[in-house]
Amino acid sequence: MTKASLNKIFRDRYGFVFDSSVTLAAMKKELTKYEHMAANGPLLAAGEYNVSGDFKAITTNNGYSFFKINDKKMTFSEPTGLNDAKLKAIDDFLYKQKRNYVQVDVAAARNANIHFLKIEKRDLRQIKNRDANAKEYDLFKDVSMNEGQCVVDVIMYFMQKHTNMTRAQLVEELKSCVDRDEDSDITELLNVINNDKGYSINTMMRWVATKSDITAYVIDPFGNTISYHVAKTTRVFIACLMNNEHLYVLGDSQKKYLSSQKKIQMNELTFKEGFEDADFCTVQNCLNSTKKVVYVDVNCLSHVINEVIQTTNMIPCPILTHNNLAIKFRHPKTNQVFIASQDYDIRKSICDDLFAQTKYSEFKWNNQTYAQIFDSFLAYTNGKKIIEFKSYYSKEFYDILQIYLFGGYNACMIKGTEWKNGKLPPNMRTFDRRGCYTSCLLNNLDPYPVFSVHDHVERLDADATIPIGWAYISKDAMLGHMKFVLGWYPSFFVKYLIENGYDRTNVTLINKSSSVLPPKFFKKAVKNIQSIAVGTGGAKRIVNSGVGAWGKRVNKTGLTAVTDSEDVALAMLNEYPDLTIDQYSDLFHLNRSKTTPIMSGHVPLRAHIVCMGHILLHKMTQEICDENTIILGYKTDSIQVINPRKEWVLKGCKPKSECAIGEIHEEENKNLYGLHPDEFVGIPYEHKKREFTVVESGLKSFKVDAGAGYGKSFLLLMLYGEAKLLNLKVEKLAWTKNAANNIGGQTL
DNA sequence: TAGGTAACGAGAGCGTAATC
DNA sequence: GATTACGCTCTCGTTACCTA
Repeated sequence: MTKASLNKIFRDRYGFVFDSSVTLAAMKKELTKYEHMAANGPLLAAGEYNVSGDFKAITTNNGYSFFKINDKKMTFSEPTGLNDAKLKAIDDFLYKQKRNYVQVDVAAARNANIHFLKIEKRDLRQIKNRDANAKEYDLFKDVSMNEGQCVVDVIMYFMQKHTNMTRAQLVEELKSCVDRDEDSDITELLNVINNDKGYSINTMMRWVATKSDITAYVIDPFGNTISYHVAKTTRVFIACLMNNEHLYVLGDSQKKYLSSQKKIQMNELTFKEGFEDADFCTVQNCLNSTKKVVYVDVNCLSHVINEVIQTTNMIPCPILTHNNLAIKFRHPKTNQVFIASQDYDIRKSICDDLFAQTKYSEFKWNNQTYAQIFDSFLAYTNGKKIIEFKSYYSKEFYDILQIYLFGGYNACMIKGTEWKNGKLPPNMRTFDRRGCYTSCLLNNLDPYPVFSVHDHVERLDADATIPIGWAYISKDAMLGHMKFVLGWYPSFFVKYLIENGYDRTNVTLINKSSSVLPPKFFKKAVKNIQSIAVGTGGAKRIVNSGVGAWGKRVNKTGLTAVTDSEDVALAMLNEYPDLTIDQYSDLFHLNRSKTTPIMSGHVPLRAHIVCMGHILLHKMTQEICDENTIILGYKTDSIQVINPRKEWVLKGCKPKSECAIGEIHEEENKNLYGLHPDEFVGIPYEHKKREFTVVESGLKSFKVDAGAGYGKSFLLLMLYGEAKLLNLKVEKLAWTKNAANNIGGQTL
């Protein structure tokens, strides 16, 4: 087809011709597009359009369109200029196109909470934690001597202690136990036919059943029983762990627990802190250490574990985790226990100093975290009771804490990115407040609210005084140039907003605290921290971490098992609904983490301090800025400006080292980041509660995360209906019967 | 001109570093 | 310890260029 013939077609059908500079390929492409339009209605111009809900349509300039279905509705809001008829045409077109391009292979619901899983190859997460009450777990012995014959090897390992059975005898007996009709293990059958000696767990268990005095347990990588047989009188106890298409032998210490609990005891074998044969290493040299216990200056041992697997070809099992961090494991060859312990040497020297000065037992070195040292200071100053004086939250208030997070006030007052990424105005000045959290704790005059489960959200009358607790502001508030989006804030902060012009009638709800903690408790403890030497920067680390820890809302604990077998990984996925899999090169890391909400704690302390920080920042703005000042940004406790107030410049600033806690000084380090306050968006309380998020989306699979009652089942039904409407083949599947029943589907 | 490949760029995800 | 922003890296899709 030549240019001339194409131009003829265009002139005849569409009333125009192309310029000679347009290539033949481009003309063909255009023809395809126009033919497509003639057959299917108008095509969108290249670009991306937002439609209602999460539905997204993307057209490319080669005439193809791709779609993501997240919502049933498909009304366009962009681009402008489309009239109803065009919208209707596009709408119809989308429906048609979706039939052509959308493929929903299998919508697999993994459990009752509707959790679409997408397993991707990605590196292990770097994880954090320094809470390390060291625990030890048994090493699983590898007794394999012959390739592919671990069943025989394991049985012989246990039998040799009690009987004179020969290997040849055992193999003969095992061979007779192979189920040739039903056994699905074809490899095993072939092995037997070829007179090889590889046998499956099933065969082993059938063999055990023929004996009157042998008890056998086989456990999975997480230590739970896969298969077991208990003899009437046990003379031989076979216990082994299956992983990597291989069997590992369990030690005697695990057997007793295994027979009573149907699982092995992974967390109970502890040893005392302060173990003499211990070493502290960096992550680079930890594997060279010869000590029995190795503390590693790293928050997560994942990389060490991978190094161990690479060098030894053995996999430690299991690996203890906390907050999804691999914190402890035992070296499979050397038996050394590795414990993640960041800043070990710094914390140790602080504790040693403190114990020498105070003789207070809580300061005795026990691998404490900074946060624990802070708590010890509180106990040292006020008695232990203050640590136990906790808030207990109602479910409602716990939700508020989860939804309305508190962080320092960060904002870039200039829209766009011109002054970000290292490019800064040359005359920008940064003023910072030294030791912000510390000064807040020292200077606070408002009592800290302490909640009980009986404190619920109540309506607040327009003329009532605001009691101590947390209040809800139903419209955004401004403090000078700082914008605070609608949400829940401590009462003292809301009062400050009102004093600075916020409309009191917008404060509509209150969660009143039933008791309070006097400010002096923390003031005294912080003074103590300052007066007792804790090394360079020690006080700051202790106070900041301590305040952070008082904001803790969930506990996360878990286990990680590593396997090189995809079959084992999938089997475990089937077995444990809460399992996530990370693939690291050819290894599968199976993570089981359990998040437990902490319904008691001290969260209001942290939020209180953060809000005090907001007020200090507002006061700092008033102090430093006048009508000539241009505010560039805010950063928790600092402000970036051009042309600060003249008298402030004349007065000058003391260097940071000479400043007292809470004093303002000029900061050398300058940077600028954050959103413009106009871009801060708050979501009303009533709406936020009902929101759910689509975490991963794509044509083939995606994952929906949301709490109970957030509408996951509804979404699934919508999707199902949508797919049916499009004549797609779709099944609702789940791993377990209960889960399948919940969604009206079938088991896999 | 067709087919293949390198280069490029946008976007997303994740890890790191920094704040207190 | 909680939170945030930045930037690196990977992926995917498009474009530019080279060769037969």
